[in-house]
Amino acid sequence: MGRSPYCENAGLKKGPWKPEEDQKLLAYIEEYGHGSWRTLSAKTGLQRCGKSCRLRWTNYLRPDIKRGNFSLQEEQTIIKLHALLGNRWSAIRAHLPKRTDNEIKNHWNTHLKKRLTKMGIDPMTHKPKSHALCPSQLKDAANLSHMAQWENARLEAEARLVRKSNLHVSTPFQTQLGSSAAPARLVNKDLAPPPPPPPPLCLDVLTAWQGSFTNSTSMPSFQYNNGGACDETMGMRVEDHGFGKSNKFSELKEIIDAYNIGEVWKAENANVLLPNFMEDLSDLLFESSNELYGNSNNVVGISCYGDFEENNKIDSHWNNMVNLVNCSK
DNA sequence: AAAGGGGCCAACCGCCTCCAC
DNA sequence: TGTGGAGGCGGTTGGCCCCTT
Repeated sequence: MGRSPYCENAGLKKGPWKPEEDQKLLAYIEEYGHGSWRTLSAKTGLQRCGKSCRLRWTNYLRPDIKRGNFSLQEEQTIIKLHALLGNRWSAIRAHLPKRTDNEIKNHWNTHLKKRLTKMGIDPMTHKPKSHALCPSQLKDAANLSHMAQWENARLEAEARLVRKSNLHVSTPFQTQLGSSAAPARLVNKDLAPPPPPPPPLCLDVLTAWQGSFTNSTSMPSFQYNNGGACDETMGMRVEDHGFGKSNKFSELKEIIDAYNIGEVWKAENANVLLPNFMEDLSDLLFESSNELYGNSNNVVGISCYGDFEENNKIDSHWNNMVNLVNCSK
């Protein structure tokens, strides 16, 4: 297939946006939302291609963007997630909802990568460059590998959920970026106003890492929680967003039992089993939410919880590393 | 004061996936 | 089932700004 050039009409403008162009784009999106970016660029009278308009909106004009310096916590999050996910900026962005992937990528390339290098840490592997790994580091590496598998499975499941949902609607100033890493096709301004944006699905690898690990082979265990109260046990809990009222609850228990998820985590073929598990789980959650609330994807979620005090000990490798990096600023 | 160099970041490029037809 | 359009994503670039000499 022949590639279409970025801006196929030679007459289209490139380069930095002028304030009046921003105003035109903003005014249009405030009134109509954004549907087809190509159509939008034509309707606004902007001599810009649709792709350029989309980029300007998502990276700069969106009102929910946090600009300026990255906080310590944000930097720690980026470093940890980069260790888990690599250069998957959109996935990392999902954990820093007010930042754009471009901004995170720039910050990594211009600041964090150099800081790690200075510290003698390979920014790609997140391991010390000149030292053999000690046993505890090997354990951490094993954890990271499993967590990465889990996060990949989670992202795929999220994407599947969004794809299956027909909730492809946005209002002005509402985009897909804040709620999920999954793609979303937008928009029809003539439809009724959509419900508030869904809370992010949170089978959250970062929170799990911070809050739920006790040793190198323990995967946070799933709990069937039918009522909502959170006990002191470490693990993950399928949140009751009405799930307990659904007759799908017994099916959920069956799925979790069938996969014996606590053991799957340790299995050699976890990379195969986990995505299958997530697929079955997301299918069930999707069906359940439809059953209870009609066609909507904002009512189911998976959350994690744990004994944070105890688990703070676990994180020592990463915390030490991050602290070192911060001290070297 | 001017020139050179490096850092930063907004924007672009090209590849990929998804989806409608 | 194949094709093409549209949007998403990650890598790269180019120009502005600041610092140093």
